[in-house]
Amino acid sequence: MSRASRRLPRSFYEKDVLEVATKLLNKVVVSERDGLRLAARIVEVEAYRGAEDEAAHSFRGPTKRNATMFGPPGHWYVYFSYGMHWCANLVVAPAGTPHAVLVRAAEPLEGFEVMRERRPKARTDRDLLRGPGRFGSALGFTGADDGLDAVNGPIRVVDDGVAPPERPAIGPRVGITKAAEEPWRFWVPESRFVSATRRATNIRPD
DNA sequence: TAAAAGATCCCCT
DNA sequence: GGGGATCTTTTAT
Repeated sequence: MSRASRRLPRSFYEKDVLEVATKLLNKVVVSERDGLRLAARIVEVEAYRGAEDEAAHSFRGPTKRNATMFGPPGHWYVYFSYGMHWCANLVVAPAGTPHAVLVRAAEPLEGFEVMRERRPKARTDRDLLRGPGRFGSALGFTGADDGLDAVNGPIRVVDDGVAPPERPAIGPRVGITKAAEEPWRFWVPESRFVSATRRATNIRPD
């Protein structure tokens, strides 16, 4: 990244999950470990709203899997999906309020070689991180990363000066059956790195 | 103890 | 557009 970047403070994650989700758009995930530096810009997310959201893993209370969601904000909640993929969320709201934002797609910025090695099926760089399982794979997330601190840990979220879209595209979440009508998926409308194949149901009025 | 569902991806038609 | 891969977690018996 050519511009100066700064870490997001933990307070960034303490607001309403829908607001945090839209503000995470265009933020950058930076992973520095094993002597590798990877970076990717978040272009698509989904909000999961804890006890009020039947589609959230945390809806029925804490379990071994979802424990991180009940912890403090600004940490990675990583879970194993469909027997083969690792998906990564950012925990939102104070400890005890199990809200989270799933990262669904990102634009690769740094570490192309490593990402291509980890994603041999990707025909083009557009497909490296386009989808939550692909994002987890390209960035090297595994179950060992569940609970990692996204503020001070090896995989951080930073602001490199690119503002979130003024009017993010909004639509229903993907791959769920409960609360499937809630328009809690947000993406950067002009980005070609989004996984979205469905059109937006509306555009945010502010 | 068993069965079903699951915040997905990939290949085939 | 549809189905298989693959296995953990959750829910039902």
